[in-house]
Amino acid sequence: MSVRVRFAPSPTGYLHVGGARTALFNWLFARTSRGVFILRIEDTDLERSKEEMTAAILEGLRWLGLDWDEGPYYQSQRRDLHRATGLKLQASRSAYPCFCEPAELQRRRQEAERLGVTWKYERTCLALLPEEVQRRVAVGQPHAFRFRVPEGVTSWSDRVHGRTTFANETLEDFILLRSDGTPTYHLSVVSDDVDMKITDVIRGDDHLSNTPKQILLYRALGEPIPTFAHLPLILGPDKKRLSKRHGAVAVTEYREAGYLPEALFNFLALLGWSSGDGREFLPREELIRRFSFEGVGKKGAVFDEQKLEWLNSQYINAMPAAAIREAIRGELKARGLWDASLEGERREWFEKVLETLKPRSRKLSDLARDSAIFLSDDFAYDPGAAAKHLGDPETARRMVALRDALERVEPFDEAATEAALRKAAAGMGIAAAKLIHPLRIALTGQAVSPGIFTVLTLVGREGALRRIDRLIRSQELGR
RNA sequence: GUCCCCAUCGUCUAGUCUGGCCUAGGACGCCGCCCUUUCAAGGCGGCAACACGGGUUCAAAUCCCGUUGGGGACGCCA
Repeated sequence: MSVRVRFAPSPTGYLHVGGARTALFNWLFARTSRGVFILRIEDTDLERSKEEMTAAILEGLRWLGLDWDEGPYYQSQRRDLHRATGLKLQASRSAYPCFCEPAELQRRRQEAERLGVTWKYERTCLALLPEEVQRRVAVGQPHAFRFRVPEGVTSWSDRVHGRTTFANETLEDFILLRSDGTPTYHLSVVSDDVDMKITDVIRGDDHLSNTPKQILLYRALGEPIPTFAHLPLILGPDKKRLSKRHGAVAVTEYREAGYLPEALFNFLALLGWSSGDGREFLPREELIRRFSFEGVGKKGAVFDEQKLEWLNSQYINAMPAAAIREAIRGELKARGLWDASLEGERREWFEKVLETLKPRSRKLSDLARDSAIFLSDDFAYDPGAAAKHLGDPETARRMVALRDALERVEPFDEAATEAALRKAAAGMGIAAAKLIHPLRIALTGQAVSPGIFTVLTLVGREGALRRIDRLIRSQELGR
């Protein structure tokens, strides 16, 4: 039987990393087993579901490359099916009407909580005589339908946790259909999973305690029970379930922060799963080849952004310059640094700029920021850098000498400019560093940069002279 | 409170099923060294963990029991 899995988010918020990881494992399992990955939007909570959230979730999935084979199906449009399933359960006497007032039930629940005792629905309405039930229905008394939990134990072999068992007596007769006739979560999920012929339910640990109820529903319906796999949750640094309190959780926030989808994908896969051989840099194809539930751990995993950042830097380093250019184009435009020539006559030059910036960038935003000094003369001198390397009163005079040397050097390449600078330093009887550091500030405004001779040649002779002149002027003015 | 799940470096983990090869391996981060004009990248090295207590066994990170700690779920939400 071919594998069919689903990702079933509620559109009550953006796609967060926890949901993304659940989707990712479903996707990986579908792809490794040549199965079908289905997307189902569980939008039956009209109060909280928002259409724009559905759009945001789809966008997040697409960005991560988690393409689905079927759907999106909308659970709210499948209510008739859910109700029909509920009817079946009534017919087989697995469900019974409950006339209890929600407010009254809530009161009793709260009372029990106050006393610190456990409370579960005491089956008041199950004890009702058939005639009494008929009478109440006839007079139109509102009623929900509850599932009649059978005696015994419910257990299954979880793909992650192994044999897991619940005593049915710890379960209460949960509601299947509300008094307004609408189906509840358990009924909808099981109806849909049955209808969609889902073979493997892969979801978060937080659904562990829902599983026995759902298994009971499959049994009552006489339907085959899928295999379950409950993934441990993603935790914040305080070891509690990752949430907004911990900072960025929406995948789109990571996109905005300069992360590559490939890196987040790889990172999320590694959170709770291990290939076993210690490799960490595992691109999508490699993940598909290696994924198996064998490698999934049982323990919740703390989301470590530093490791994500490291992985991101690995992906940036492996990325061709042209692809990086495309990826940061938007941000360059936003900074007013984009020019069509960057993919025209200056294309090769710009790719070289990006190549030099690559190894010292951890996020795309670093690239966009650091390429600024190559795209514009308009930058300020970092005060710390100036304090460190421009204090010497001889600086202006030395820069004049360096300027002259650079004006004449031929060709204007890394080797020749370096030789010229070293010769100029030797001529003045000073260490090359005395020229290099001020030159770096002249060219970049910073105390740190890529190799200075690389910067020099990328900025070009004309640009370099202009920037050195500017430094000399600022030095003389400061006197 | 009840039920369920979990427990190896700060973090992600390998090893646990099928006890011995574990003096517990790798990765991120951190520290140091090399390279070097700075910062990265890269290379080399260092610090750092089997929660605790019993048991089984010739032998326990590994099997069993308990304790402690952490998490999740307990809706006419999904």
